[in-house]
Amino acid sequence: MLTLPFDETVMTESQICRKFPRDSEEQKQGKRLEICAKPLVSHGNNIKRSPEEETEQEEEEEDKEEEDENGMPRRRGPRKKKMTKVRIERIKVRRVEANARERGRMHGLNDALDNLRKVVPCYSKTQKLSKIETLRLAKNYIWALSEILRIGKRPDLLTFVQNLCKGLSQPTTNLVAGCLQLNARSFLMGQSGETMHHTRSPYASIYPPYHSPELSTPPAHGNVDNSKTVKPYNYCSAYESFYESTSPECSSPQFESPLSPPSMNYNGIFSLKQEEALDYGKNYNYGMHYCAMPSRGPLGQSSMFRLPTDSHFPYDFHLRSQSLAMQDELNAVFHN
DNA sequence: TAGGCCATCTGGTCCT
DNA sequence: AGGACCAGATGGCCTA
Repeated sequence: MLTLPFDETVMTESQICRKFPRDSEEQKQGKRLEICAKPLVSHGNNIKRSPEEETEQEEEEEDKEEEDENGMPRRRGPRKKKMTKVRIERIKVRRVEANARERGRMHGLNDALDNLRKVVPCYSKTQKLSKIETLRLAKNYIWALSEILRIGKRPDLLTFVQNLCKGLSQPTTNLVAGCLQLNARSFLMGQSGETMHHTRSPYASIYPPYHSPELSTPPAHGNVDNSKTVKPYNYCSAYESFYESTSPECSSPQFESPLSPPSMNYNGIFSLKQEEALDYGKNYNYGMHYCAMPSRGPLGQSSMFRLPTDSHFPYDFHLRSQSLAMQDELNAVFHN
């Protein structure tokens, strides 16, 4: 709906196109500006010549007038420039160009956010974290890595997850927790056989790609059967299985750790799906190579994980003998 | 249908 | 003057 005043002949630039409904995307930009500009050039009472006759030179002459719109001598304050056709055209072009620049600027910002998504835990092309969650997770991730450097040893997984998930939404918390569980499990498998490979990225040494045989087969192209790709296991069960005691975190169904945000829930309400190999390993060998994926909805909360009966899952997986090497690795990352 | 997230447009402000 | 940056407004899309 057009709400601009039609009876005002003289308008400042700031009055142009102030608020009007947006009827579509940029293709209609021109149309909108045209609609907005029409009354300014064709409904004036003070316009003595047709707009077509006006030129840039005439516009400049008008600017030199010494009387305001009421015929009174102009005394002070900024001059109000009449909106001639030339000026309107110029404004239109400037606005269109500014919109294009702004779009490009926002695209650049989004590209940077995408790059950030790739280097924080739980990167997935198919299920992107929201902008705000990406920023929060990145902040937590930086802080958690800084803590590792400061303390000089690998944290236990629970603490690490708690630190990562501070302030995150419940779905994102579940997603991150799911990612870290898988990779911690892989970490343990790597430890049991041989020492860690220090030539690898420090991120990979902390969260190496998950190579569970159960998940090693990439999903077929096309339809993905979640019932086959979901590999549930329960965080608390794993804890109890390893420590042969009841996890303090799991004593109540809705345990909330003192270190965790109020919404923190470690009962494993998430599901997992193997990402396509192409999404990983290309550029980000230090990232999360397997991600929690929803079985329903974007950040699914509908399936409960259960630990396979033969699995063991220790929270505390740090190796003191590796702390110095790990510090070197992390330093290398931060200084590259 | 409400709410979250997002892209885009827009005008204001600051800086060069 | 013009570009960068910012925040508010708006409407579309998606999901619970």
